[in-house]
Amino acid sequence: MNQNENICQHKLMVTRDTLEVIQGKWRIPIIIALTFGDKRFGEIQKEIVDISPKMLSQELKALEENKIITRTLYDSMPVTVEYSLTPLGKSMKKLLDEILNWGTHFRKEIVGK
Amino acid sequence: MNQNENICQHKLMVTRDTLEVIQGKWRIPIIIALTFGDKRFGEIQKEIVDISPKMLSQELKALEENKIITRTLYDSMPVTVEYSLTPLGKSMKKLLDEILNWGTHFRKEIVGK
DNA sequence: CCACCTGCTTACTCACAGGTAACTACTATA
DNA sequence: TATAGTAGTTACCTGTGAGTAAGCAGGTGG
Repeated sequence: MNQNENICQHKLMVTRDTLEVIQGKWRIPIIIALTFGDKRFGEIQKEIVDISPKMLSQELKALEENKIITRTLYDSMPVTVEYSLTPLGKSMKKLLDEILNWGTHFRKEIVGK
Repeated sequence: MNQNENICQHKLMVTRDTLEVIQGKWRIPIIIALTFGDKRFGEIQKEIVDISPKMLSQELKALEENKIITRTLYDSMPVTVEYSLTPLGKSMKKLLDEILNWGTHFRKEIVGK
């Protein structure tokens, strides 16, 4: 019982860490888009239909600060910027898969009925 | 390429479904607390230290509406109310595990350094 | 010299998530 | 009569997540 409480407290702490990184409407979608390969600003914006340049820029910065993605500037013409997942970002694959799995299950159970 | 885009669009749609259910600071913590067994209002509040009764009440209602938990009232004295996970709620176990796994990994990589 | 492309930034606005504090309803027990 | 325990509710406030619209910087093509 006391054991269980400690385990629960620990889980809640670790959960807060994860949630701080993935909170919000846009971060998970952005990460998913990048699992399909490196992408430029405009490409991500095209893929995530409803996102505004402001939100995209803001969330990309946050993800970079959390070491989930990297930003690489190429001095081609016109200048292009490529975003890609870091190893830490790639380590979210299983988590993303489970979000998708559960979302699919949820659709069948609720949205589908 | 076109194939990839369609897959990406589909993933983004399913992701939005999941995110709508688990968004916010409190829902995942509440669900985790309930994976340790059915709990009363006061017990959840004690476990999730910082949550106010207002937020707890509000989020429990939302989770009930999404069929993730059930609310059972016992006319004991004083009246007690027990919350428990539905099968749909229990089906989130793998997702929760991955949140914990990744959170632990993240701590080691970032918070730990 | 003007429009157009990429990748943003800035200003303004609003809704809502979330926090605080006090209060309610019901019952039992002292 | 009053205190305590359960499970909330209500009113009020604030910060910030997010949307809209417009502009900027640096270079290219016509």
